[in-house]
Amino acid sequence: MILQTRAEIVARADDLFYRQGYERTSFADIAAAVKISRGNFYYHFKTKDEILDAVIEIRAARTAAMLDGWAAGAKTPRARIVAFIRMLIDNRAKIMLFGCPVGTLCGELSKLDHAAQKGANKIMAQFAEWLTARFIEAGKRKKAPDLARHLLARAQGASALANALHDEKFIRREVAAMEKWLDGELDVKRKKARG
Amino acid sequence: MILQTRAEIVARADDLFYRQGYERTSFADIAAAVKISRGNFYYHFKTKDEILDAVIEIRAARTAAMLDGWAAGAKTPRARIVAFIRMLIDNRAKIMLFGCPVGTLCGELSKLDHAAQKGANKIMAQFAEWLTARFIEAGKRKKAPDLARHLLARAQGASALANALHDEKFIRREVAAMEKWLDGELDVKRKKARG
DNA sequence: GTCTATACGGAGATAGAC
DNA sequence: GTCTATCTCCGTATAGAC
Repeated sequence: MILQTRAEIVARADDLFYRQGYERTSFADIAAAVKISRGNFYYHFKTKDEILDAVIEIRAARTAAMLDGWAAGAKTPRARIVAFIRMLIDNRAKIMLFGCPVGTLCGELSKLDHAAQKGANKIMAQFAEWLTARFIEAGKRKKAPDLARHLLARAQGASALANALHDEKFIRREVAAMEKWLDGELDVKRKKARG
Repeated sequence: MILQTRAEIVARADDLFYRQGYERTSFADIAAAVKISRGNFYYHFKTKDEILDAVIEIRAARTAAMLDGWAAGAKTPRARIVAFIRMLIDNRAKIMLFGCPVGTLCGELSKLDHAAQKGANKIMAQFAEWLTARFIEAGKRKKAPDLARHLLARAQGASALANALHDEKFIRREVAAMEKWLDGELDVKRKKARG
């Protein structure tokens, strides 16, 4: 079936682009992962750039779904933002090996000066906009965009450094520091921890 | 002269690796920049990896010199750390186009699973160790390594996001926030600004 | 839809003239 | 030391059989 194979190609390419980078990943790599011939490839995608576009599209959709899930699954603005922060802990193993999927793709496409750069940066913006909405919910209307981008940068920095230093405890410390910062910004009185 | 050509190759490769990434930069690119033939190349370096090693070596030396300069040029621990933070402003144009030279190289080599990864990560560690020493100078012996890595992560995050969002004002806000954080950690009483 | 075979360019790398 | 010529491999991409 065409849709299954196409979806399989995108899924495998998505994974390989994350682990190896876009430039490094060849058609042969993807074909081997999907277990189809290189030739068959071109029935589904005319160029490598088209695969990248499809990967970015699916990543954007997955990101939107994840953000919706966090918004629906937590009851307070603070808890929703904490869900974002804790993503670093949930994904710590992969982050230490390959960095943040969003950040590293943006970085690579920036160097390649690739046409898909815009699409990748848009995923980064999805997070910024979602966080902005959460800070507005929390009553920080005026500072919301700045708070959102600040927190996003902290998460990016923690990912980058955890990847370079291979230090899991560092991720945990940064997550704790982000939550402490969050409580300060949201005027939350806390003694120990708070969900 | 051999040393001049070799040094020229390393300098051009250094620049191209920063702008385009290591993988993307070909011998032809470097040869064109140096204005020598591709063949001549192999008199100076046997493989592309050797050039990368040389580039990392020169970057490490340049970093050490820069850090020494900051340590010598500023009189207080705080002023030295501020010199580190302000590097983001000094290099903001390039950072917005190509990201942080250290962070992006570490990220790329991590994905390539390249042998030179260690060397690149060592440059990141140079910053961490230098900052640690400065926080110890400032009397924060116990927390120094954590404070150093936290600040380094903030700088990495600011670079990554400035690159993705192409927002110069964001860099300035992050730098101001880092300096405010620094004063809080060093127990500095401040009204406005302080060198 | 999927395959094999193949074209074609560009990559890293080598040989040998000057 | 620097050059030109060339090798080989691997990348993307195409043609056409099944």
